[in-house]
Amino acid sequence: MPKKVDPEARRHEVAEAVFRVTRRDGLEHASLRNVAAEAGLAVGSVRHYFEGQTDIMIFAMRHFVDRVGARLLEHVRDRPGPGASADRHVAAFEAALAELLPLDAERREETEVWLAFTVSARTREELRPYAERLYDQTRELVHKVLTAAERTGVLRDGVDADTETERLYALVDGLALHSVLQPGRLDAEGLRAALRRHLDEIMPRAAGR
Amino acid sequence: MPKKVDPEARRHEVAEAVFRVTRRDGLEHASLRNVAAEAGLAVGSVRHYFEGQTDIMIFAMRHFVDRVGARLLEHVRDRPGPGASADRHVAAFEAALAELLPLDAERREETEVWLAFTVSARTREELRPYAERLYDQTRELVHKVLTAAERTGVLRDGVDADTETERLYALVDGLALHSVLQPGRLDAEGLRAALRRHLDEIMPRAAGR
DNA sequence: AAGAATTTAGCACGGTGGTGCTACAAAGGC
DNA sequence: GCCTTTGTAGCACCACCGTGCTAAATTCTT
Repeated sequence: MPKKVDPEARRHEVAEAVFRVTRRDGLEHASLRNVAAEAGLAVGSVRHYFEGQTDIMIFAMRHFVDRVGARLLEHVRDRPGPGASADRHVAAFEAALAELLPLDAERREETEVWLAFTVSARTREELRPYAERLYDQTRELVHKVLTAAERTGVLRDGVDADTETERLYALVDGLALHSVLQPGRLDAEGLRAALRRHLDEIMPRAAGR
Repeated sequence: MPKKVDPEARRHEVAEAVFRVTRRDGLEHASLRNVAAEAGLAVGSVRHYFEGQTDIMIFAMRHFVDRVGARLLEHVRDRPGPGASADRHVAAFEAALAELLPLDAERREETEVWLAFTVSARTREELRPYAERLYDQTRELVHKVLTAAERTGVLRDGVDADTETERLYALVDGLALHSVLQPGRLDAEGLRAALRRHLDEIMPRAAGR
């Protein structure tokens, strides 16, 4: 039995091809034929690893959600020790949230894919479970940051972590949305400034203004 | 010459059909055939009023942008007189911004269409000019609200209208995005709460907490 | 070497899409 | 009454899509 290829690796390659086509031409062009061409494979080959086109989409989105989720977990782990200064803690929180913004090429591409898939999931029920998982896990990160801030004592008095979660989460996704849809009007600097402004508001720093 | 029908009115009807199909099945299903069926017309009839399918999309999006723009202008007009109390001014600002949120069925439908079209415009250059106009005119509204707040003196000290524009705009669009994509997790009350919380922060009220 | 499982490749069908083109009905001007 | 303009309708063509199916190449096991 020729096990030259790792089936799961092949599927990942196909998923990556789906992402490239989606970024370049939109999700509606991610047909079996276009994806196969993008991956440098024959249509029949691609079909060997998937049940059908819908299966490809589901796999691609699940792969995406897993990947993003894993990356977010990483950045939650490495935070400063309990003895660190308040400003240092705030900086770590800012870094964790910045992970959700398209500040570099990689995360910009990721954001483009995220947008295409989550929006498509509104009218494609087979994708909705994954869109919901992505929503929940991202919200969870934001919530974790805010509760950690609360626990660390850097959250301003009268500011409640639970209440703030949706506001901060919406802000971050709104910034990501604007940056991806209007790259000429909102660059990385603008993103950083808006996020920093928001954090300055709810987590006042000593050194800051 | 039988001028039974007003051609522009017919085009508007077709555009409305495009919106309904888009909301229900997604923009990718807004084909000539589907749209004609949705409008209760024959394909040939629809084609009589448009150059082609692309023309339909362009017209629909332009129509949408114009309509939203007109509605926003209305709500900018009716603000309290210069003698009104500060809290009354803030309430008017909040009402203007609430116009951008999917708080009722009509604006929810509008938001769904907005999302489908603006996202699609990222990879469809013929739609991009209208997406940019929509972005600009909405941003303009947010900016107007903030400068008016600054002029009225209700903006907190140290808060700059220009700097705040992108943050508030992103927050509003982020809320709209979340509410439309995850209707089960963010309802109208949540939207209102987040917006109010933000305004409380940058435009502190006397009566409020 | 032989056989079997895996992988790659492609044909052909039915369905849907946009569009060029034609045919016909309706209605006002001469 | 006739003709021209405007609206309605539909056929036919080609392109693209997903998919059932078949066939061939590849490579490990025995």
